[in-house]
Formats: sequence, structure tokens, C-alpha cells
Amino acid sequence: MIKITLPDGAVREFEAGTTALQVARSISEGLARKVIAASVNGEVWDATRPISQDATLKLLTWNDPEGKSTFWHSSAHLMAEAVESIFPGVKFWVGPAVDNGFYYDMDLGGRQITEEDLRRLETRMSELAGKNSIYIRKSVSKADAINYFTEKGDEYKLDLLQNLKDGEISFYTQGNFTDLCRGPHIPDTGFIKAIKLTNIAGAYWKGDEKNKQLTRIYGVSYPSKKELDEYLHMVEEAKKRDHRKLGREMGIYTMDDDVGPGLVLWMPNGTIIIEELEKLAKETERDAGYQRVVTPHIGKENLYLTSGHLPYYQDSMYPPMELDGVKYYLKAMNCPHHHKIFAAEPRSYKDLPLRLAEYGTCYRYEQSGELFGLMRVRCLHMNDAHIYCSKEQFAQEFQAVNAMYLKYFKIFGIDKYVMRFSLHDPAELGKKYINEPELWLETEAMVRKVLQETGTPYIEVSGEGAFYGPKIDVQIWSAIGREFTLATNQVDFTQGKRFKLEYTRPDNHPETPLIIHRAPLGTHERFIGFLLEHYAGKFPLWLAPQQVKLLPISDKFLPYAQTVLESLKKADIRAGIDERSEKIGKKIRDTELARVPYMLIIGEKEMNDQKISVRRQGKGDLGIQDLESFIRDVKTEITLRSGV
RNA sequence: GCCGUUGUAGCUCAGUGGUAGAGCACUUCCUUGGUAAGGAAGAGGUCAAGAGUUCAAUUCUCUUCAACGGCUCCA
Repeated sequence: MIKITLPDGAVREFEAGTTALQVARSISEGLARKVIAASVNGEVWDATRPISQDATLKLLTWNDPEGKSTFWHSSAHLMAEAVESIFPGVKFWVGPAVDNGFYYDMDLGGRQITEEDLRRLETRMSELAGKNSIYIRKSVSKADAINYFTEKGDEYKLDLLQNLKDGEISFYTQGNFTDLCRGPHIPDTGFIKAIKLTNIAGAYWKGDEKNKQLTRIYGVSYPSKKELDEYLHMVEEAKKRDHRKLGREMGIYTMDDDVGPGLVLWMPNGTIIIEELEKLAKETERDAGYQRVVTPHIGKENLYLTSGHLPYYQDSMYPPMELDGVKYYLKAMNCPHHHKIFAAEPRSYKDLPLRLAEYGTCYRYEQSGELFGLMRVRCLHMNDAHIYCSKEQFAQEFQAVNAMYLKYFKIFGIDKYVMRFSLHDPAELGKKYINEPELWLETEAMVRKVLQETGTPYIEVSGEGAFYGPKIDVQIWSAIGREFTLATNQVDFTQGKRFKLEYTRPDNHPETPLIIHRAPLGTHERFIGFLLEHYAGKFPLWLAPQQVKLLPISDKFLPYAQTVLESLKKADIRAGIDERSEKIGKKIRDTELARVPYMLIIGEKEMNDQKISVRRQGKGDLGIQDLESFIRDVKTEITLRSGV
């Protein structure tokens, strides 16, 4: 007999070799029907795999994240079975579960998959699922595994096998499909009731663009049609807040083929948001002891050779323009220009920390396939600053930058993000990263210490650092689920030396400063793209391009509306009048859809009493008010930068 | 850059081997109204660009450009 400990602490005895499914059945038949996997001593197992020793057991259902990923992984196998039955000879690479569904990478031998093929595959998958085929686990020796895939002619699986140890290899079979797989899997295919293959994509083998490109099919599956429909509905809803759609609807920005891909033209409404953001940044940075500078958009080749950027990033810089034998580049970053301002005057420890800030315009020739609305562009306006400080000042400065992030995030109500502490990868030293192994470890330790002492939640990821030092990236997700770095805070132990930047210490010796690169509001492009999705276009009052719209009930009240408009304008409130001879219902509908925060309805009552009727976007009628008190409240809301 | 898909009016989309249509938006006129769509008329398109096949191409083929979904990349 073995002892099974359940999550509530209860210990029950079972025959050795009992499965999680049998344990579930001993509790209730209803539970057993929902169990799709099990966590055995913290490891996710098949619910049908015999447990031979004492164990703590958690039964996993669709509602557990591990349950979902097992479900989707099994769905990937089901899809592979369907693909193999329709396209014999297909070779498979890997087919994992992802955040929302699963994919399988395969080599179809030059055959193209079409949308119709996806529909065929869905139908075939449903048929196969209906057979309730059991997922059977089998341990195999490495030799047998190699034989199997040699015979099948699947060199991709053979490649996988190379890195696996004999004795740790398992196959899973369901129906007519057998795959090399660690598992776990759901008990049988009957659990998969609703399937949607979402898209076809190319994916480089092993993620390396020098390798062959395989065909990747993405899909999602659910235990019921209802849940699939809910998911698809949610995806549709998310598309409605896509910043590209909102940006066009709200007149925020546009792009034009004749200007060039990835080059944003900010329209008047977008420019208002830019100016409000800059106002916030300038106030905040002034209070935090920053000084503002302005630098050119171009620089000579030598500048970027000194900084070390050119060899690393030449491919993603616009090609140089050559004049009188000198090459000039459009700047892809502001640091070298700022470093030159540091170098322009002799610096003493008394000048430190020196904080130079600029909304700098940068140009990066991102690959065409990487461009994405406002999130990935070729001309960007960065909320940039460089802090030159001593080692002793570093912790405090770095921490102050983090505090600035949090201040901003509070203003915008940003709470869905991950702080990523991005480290170097020792294997890439001298290639992707400056070859200074000790300095890397030292600065990484300094940053880690700040994070730990301030109790900032973060994740550490190696191989994501800048080439000159470690950094903290704030990761966010777009409406369609793509991940982006919204803001960044970087340590640089490299460029100070390269630019021979020095300050004089109290003991009269020269010293190279540490440099912090930081952009808490990222770039205007990405930040506004993010805000559009974050607010679903319903900006808080202080950011709203139009803050108040006057809606006269009929033309007769236009003159009074004009006087109200004058008062609002005098109070520096962005307001306008809907002068169309439409009915009030129509004007309200259009203004609501345009997401203008306040509507003032002006008719006979209001004109006679010299008042206004206030309506808040999304909230409805707020009743009749004095113009003076309305203006006072609105001004307060704007000044405080209140949320929605 | 790579794989795949798409490109018709400002927007959302029909449609056709014989040079185009709807709804919304826009303009004008009528209407002057009380908290989410009043009515009528009108204007607006080299059917992304170029080449080919054809008596004839927006439609078929190819190339280019751009956008989209991924991959790769992101100082």
C-alpha cells in the first residue's frame, strides 16, 4: 500500500500502482470525469500513470493552468495525427502548448497548407477526437527510438533524440499516431470537444533564421463549444481596442506609403497627447533634478564607432549619407550625443550626479516584417535621459529611477506588467555583449541589490541585457497579445570608458562615471500605442484630445454656446461645438462614440438660467450646473491628472 | 529579412473576363429638436503599382510595393 496526500492534507492509502484517475474515482465519479492530469510530488503526470510510491497528489482539471497546458499539448498531438492522415510523409519537429492554445512545427516537404486545409484538419481532428483514443505512454530505449524514427525518416525527431538520455525516453501513442514525448497527456482524445486552427506561419527550425523554415500551425481547443466561442468572442473584443484601429478612428496618427513604412505622422489629436506627456515628463524630471538638453538627429560615423554601437547595430540603422568624404548617420540612440555634452566641460564630483534629459528623436531601420503599428516603428521619440554618477551614488540613482517608473504607472493605472531584470549571457561575451565578465557580474549584483532592497517584484532573464550593461525592462502586452518593452532602465559600465568620460574625485584623481540610461515613458510611439489599448481609447480628461464638447439643442442656442466656449477656452480647456443641425440624440451618440469625456447640452433652459447641462462619457446625464463650478471641477480633474 | 494571407470610395465590406456597388462618413437642402442614429438630393474610385495572356483585365498569370498573422530581431 502507498500513502497519497491530497491538497487538503488528507492522507489516503491505495494499492501501489494506483493512478490519479483511480484516486479521483474513489472521491467521486463526477470529479474523475473532469480530471485531465495530475501533479505528483509537484511534477505534472498523466492521470493514467501508475503511482508506485507515497506521494502528494493534486488532481488537475481544465481550471488549472497545468491542466490547460496538458490539454493543449495533447491537442497538438491530435492535430499531428490529423495532419499525418491527410499529408502522409510529413515530418514533425515539436508541438508544445502556448499561452492560448498550441502549435506544431512540421516539414511538409514543400507542400503548402491553405485555409481550406485548416478546415479539413479541424474536421479530421474532431472525427479522431470522437474515437476517444487513449493516450498511451511507453518507455522506450534510445536504440529503439532511433530505429523507429530512422524507419519513419524523420530527421527532426532524430535530432531531438541526440540530446536525450537512454532510460529517460518515452513515446506516446493515440490512435494511429506515435510521438516522441515527455508528456504528460490527458487520458483520452474524447476530452477535446471544440477545435479551431487559427493560423499558418513559418518558423525557423530551432528558432535560428539561418536554419530551414518549417510550417507552423497554431490552434486552440476547448472542452466545450461554449468555451471556444467565448474565447473567440474575447479575441474579437480585444481587436476592438487594437491601437491601430483606435488610432485611425480617433485621428491620433497615420502612416503614408510616400513617407515610408514605420514612419508615424502624428495628427492634431495625437500631438495633443504627446504634448501632455512631455509636460508630465518635464515637470517630473525637473523635480528630480534633471537638466534638459537638445541634440541633432545625425552624427558622424566616428561617434558610433566610439560608442561601439555601429558594429552591433549597423544593420538596423538607416544607411549613412556621405558628404565630403565623411559619413553621417541618423541617430538610432541619444547616448553618444549626451556623452559629448558631459565631455564638453571639465567635471568634478560636485557636478555628480549629472542628469541630462531629452525627448530625443531616433531612427532605427527595423526589419520590414517587424513593424507593428505604433509599437514598432522606424522613427521614435524617446523619453530619454542619461545619469552620470559615481559608484557610491549608483544605488540611490537607480532606485530613484525605479521610483519614477512607479509614480508614472500610478498616474496611468498601469498594473499589468512584468519587471524583467535582463542579464548578459556568458556564452555571448565578446559577441552580443562587451567582453568584461567581472564588470557584468558586479553591475548585475548592484542592480539585484537595489531590486531586493526595495522589494520590487521582478524576474531575471539572461541573454536580454544591452550590449553595454544589464537593465530592467518593463514588459507589457498589446491587445492582440504581443509582448513589448514599454520602459527601460539600464546600467552602462562601458561607454564612459569608451568616450573617456571623467570627473575629478575629491582626492583630485580622475574617475570614469557609471551611466544610467533610462526611459520610463519609453517612446511616444509605443507609450501612446499602449495607452490607446490600455484605456480602450477613453483617455482620462488630462490626456483627452478634446475634453469638452458643446451640444446645442438647436441652432437658436449657438450664440450662447459660443459664449460658453469662450469661457472654456479662457480656462485652457480643450473644447468645441457640434454646430450641425442634427437632433440632440444624434449629437450625443456621435460624441459618446468619439469618446469625448464631457458633453455640455445647451438649450432653452440653460440659456435662460445661464447654466449648462453636463453629461459624462459612458456615465450619462449629470444634471444642470453653474458654468463656473463646472470649469473649476474640470480644471481640478485636469491638474490632478485624475484617472477615469 | 523569411513563411503565409490580403490589397475595390475616408471607414467597413459586396461584386464582375465586356472599364463598379452598399452602409457609415462627407457636401447641399428641408427639418430646429431635450440626453445614443430625422428626411431628401449630391459628390466621391487609374478596383495598390508595373508587366504579361486576351479582341477585351479591376477580375487570370508574374513582378514590385504596402498592410496583416507568425518567425527572427529589438541599442
